[in-house]
Amino acid sequence: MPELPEVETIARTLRPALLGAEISEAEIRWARTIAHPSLGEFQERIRGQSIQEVDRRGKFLSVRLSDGYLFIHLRMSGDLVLQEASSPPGKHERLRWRLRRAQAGPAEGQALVFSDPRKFGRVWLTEDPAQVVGDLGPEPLSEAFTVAWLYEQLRRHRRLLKPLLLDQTFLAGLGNIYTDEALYLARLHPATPSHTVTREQAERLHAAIQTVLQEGIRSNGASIDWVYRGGEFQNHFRVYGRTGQPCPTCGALVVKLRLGQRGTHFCSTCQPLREYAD
DNA sequence: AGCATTACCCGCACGC
DNA sequence: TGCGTGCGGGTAATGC
Repeated sequence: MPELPEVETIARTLRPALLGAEISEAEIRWARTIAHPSLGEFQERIRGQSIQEVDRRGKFLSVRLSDGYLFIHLRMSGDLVLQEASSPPGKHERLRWRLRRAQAGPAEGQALVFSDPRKFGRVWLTEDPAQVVGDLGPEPLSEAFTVAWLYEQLRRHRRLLKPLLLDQTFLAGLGNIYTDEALYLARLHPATPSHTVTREQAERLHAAIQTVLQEGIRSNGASIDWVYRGGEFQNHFRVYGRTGQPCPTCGALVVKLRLGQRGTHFCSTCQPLREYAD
């Protein structure tokens, strides 16, 4: 369920309990969860490492360890929660890290549990972050993401806006929900060819991307389908998942089409394919 | 050659 | 019961 705001929320929630804790053991229940290195090496190398930092890069949760980095990608249905180390494994539990502290602290007797019904989520352990996140585009909430950069990049590519914004090597962190929401706020049709975007449109898109991501973070992310994690941004969707319901701006019905294999929601009145000067 | 696009795939749960 | 759908992205094939 995680896009940038959801992963950000998870990182913020877990950070206090994880910082300073030591990973005493990794218990792997679904082997393919480990993307790198091999199973045995993963278990061997993570044992005894302490957690120095809990952060996010794009949709990856990044955990800096005393020796290396742990990257976790939740893909479609993954979730991370702290549980009692002695708790029985849930139906979809894939990986469990037992935690330990030198002195009694928030993580005492706890375990970090990765559950994932669809088994798409993956975990990496590496000394070189670039090996995992090296190809990601800029962070949309960082200073590197400027109107000038976005405008230039949109003009240089020749792709439809929606698939381009979903491309993590273009920009890191946007997923299907926030892309639809951002294009709506920017009043841009999802199938607009990127190189036809004007400077003014790029300005709107830049602002819209930052707005929807900040809204999502402020709402602690979105909880949709059968995965509920406390976020409530799903109650503020303007177009995503609102096919056939009125557009909040003009009242026309939200329509849905398929773009780049993804369901795409928008208002054909507010987001015309071409913008006519009048 | 080098992009970009498309199709397909991967487990599972859910709604209709 | 069966079928379509999906908060993601990797790969392979195809198109420009």
